[in-house]
Amino acid sequence: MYLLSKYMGLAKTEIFTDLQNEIALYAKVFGHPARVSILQHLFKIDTCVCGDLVNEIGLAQPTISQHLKELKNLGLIQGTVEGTSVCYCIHKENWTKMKEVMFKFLDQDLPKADCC
Amino acid sequence: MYLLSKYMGLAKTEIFTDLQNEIALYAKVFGHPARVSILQHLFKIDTCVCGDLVNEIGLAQPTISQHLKELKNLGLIQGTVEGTSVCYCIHKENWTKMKEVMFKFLDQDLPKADCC
DNA sequence: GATATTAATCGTAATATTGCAATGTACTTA
DNA sequence: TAAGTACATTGCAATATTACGATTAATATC
Repeated sequence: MYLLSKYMGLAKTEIFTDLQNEIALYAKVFGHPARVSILQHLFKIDTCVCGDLVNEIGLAQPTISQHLKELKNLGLIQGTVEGTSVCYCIHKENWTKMKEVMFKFLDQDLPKADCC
Repeated sequence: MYLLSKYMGLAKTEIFTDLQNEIALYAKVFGHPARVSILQHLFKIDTCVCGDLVNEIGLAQPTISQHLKELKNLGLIQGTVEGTSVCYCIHKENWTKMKEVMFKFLDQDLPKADCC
């Protein structure tokens, strides 16, 4: 009968805690290898990257632009216009905040006993 | 013209490194609050959970079952049949392996300089 | 064996994500 | 001002994900 069809394909975020949704949002943005690649590159070059991300990663310019937008929306990177190009780098403060949230989630104490 | 339409909506995993794809796979499974919630519950009760996950989280039984399957497919949890119910717990060894991979990614050294 | 309980699977509907061509916008330079 | 460069946005096609009703499978209990 599908009375609740308005929800299908859409996460029911309202039944979860803010923290659970926050963790999921961060994780989701890391859930694509292109975004992982972009972030690794930003860490590797240890400064802003201006323009060469499209060459670095083998995806079309609009695709890269879209991935950058998602990272920027979450606040994990920042971009500044530099002439005709845009320079991107890790948003250090927000990255650290994200790291604390994710570490706390990933680093919980494992159960002592072998239960099953 | 969309000659490469076979790729659309599908991540082009082949152009990324194994590590990038591995990080993305782990992150993706954490990218839904229901799975975050399931894992938090497994950590919290500090032993196996047998059966009450559907009551604990407000989603239908097939939905929970599906999320559990994804966690199991990645090896992060394990389940053993116990009568008519199934008991789940964190797969400690695999969780630790995952943690190492994710920590290495999240904990990279931030650039010293404020670049942009 | 019949019935109840629990969880997995199937089928399906709806939304989300991915990717890129085409286009738009902003700035630079000739 | 015209042309070029770099990036964002739009539009759209294809696949992926989420959710749940219905059903199935397996075990337990009567």
